[in-house]
Amino acid sequence: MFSQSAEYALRAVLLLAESGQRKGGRQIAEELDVPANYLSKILMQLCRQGVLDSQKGWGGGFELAKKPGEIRIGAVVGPFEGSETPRDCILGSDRCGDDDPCALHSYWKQIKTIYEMMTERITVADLVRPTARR
Amino acid sequence: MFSQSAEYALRAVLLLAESGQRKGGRQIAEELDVPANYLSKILMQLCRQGVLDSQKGWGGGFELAKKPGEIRIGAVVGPFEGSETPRDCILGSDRCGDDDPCALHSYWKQIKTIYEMMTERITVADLVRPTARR
DNA sequence: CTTTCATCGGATATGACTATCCGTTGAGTC
DNA sequence: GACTCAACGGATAGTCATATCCGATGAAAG
Repeated sequence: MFSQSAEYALRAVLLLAESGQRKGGRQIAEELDVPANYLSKILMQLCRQGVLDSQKGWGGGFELAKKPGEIRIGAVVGPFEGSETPRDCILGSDRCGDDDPCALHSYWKQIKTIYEMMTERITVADLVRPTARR
Repeated sequence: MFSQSAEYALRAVLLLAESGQRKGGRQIAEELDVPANYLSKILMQLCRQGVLDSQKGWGGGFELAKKPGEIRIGAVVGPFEGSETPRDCILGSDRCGDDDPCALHSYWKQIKTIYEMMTERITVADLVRPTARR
């Protein structure tokens, strides 16, 4: 469901939220065991989206730009989802709609609803483990 | 969620179930408005999976290999999903499990459950419209 | 047997996503 | 100011899903 990039982004943001401090891109990649150079571009993208702040030079790195409770999951994974966001009908046709649903439509609508809950209601703060924070 | 190929496969099978008769690959592609040559390979794959039967030569084409009620949705879309099938954890890590779930885990598990219901419980017969059949 | 039709299936092209490499820039240390 | 560190960002390569083209094969019609 999430693209590889979106998954990396979410895990990186979670790591930063748990540590609560600035971390270098290379260190994040090592802790997550993901490609460093690839993750680098993802982190930069998150900076452009306003999710992260970056600091160059000695002692630099990335940190959350807002409080964890103000960062929705959708803001983290959204830039890496392209058009993978659930469509109206899983068959992508004009066959079914809310007024005249096919048998798959009801199932699909449930999935869409849960997905939207995940991306729009849940924040990074909700995902941080009690053992690490709060 | 479904790949493009899986969507084509499902729509083609639905079309065949509704018509109840053999149809040529080119005709199916035209009625669904999808690439004919691409769909051709999908239909062939469905034959190898035992979902469809094919007949070569004049008057040939594709038809369902079983009754619509005996064809689960998973059997149609499964061969085209690769590893897009929902994994245990949406983050793909060993961080969370049923015993120690993260906040996303519960949402993800719901989506997985509904998805499995769709692919394992629903059959082609359930999707055929009342207007066309039954 | 020749023609026609449609499945079969190899070869190839395209684009997006993923991934790697490396030079540049800016910031702090010495 | 020279050095070092780490974020920037362009260039490139591999992989996979998607898509197209076209010849080979098999079957029915004439």
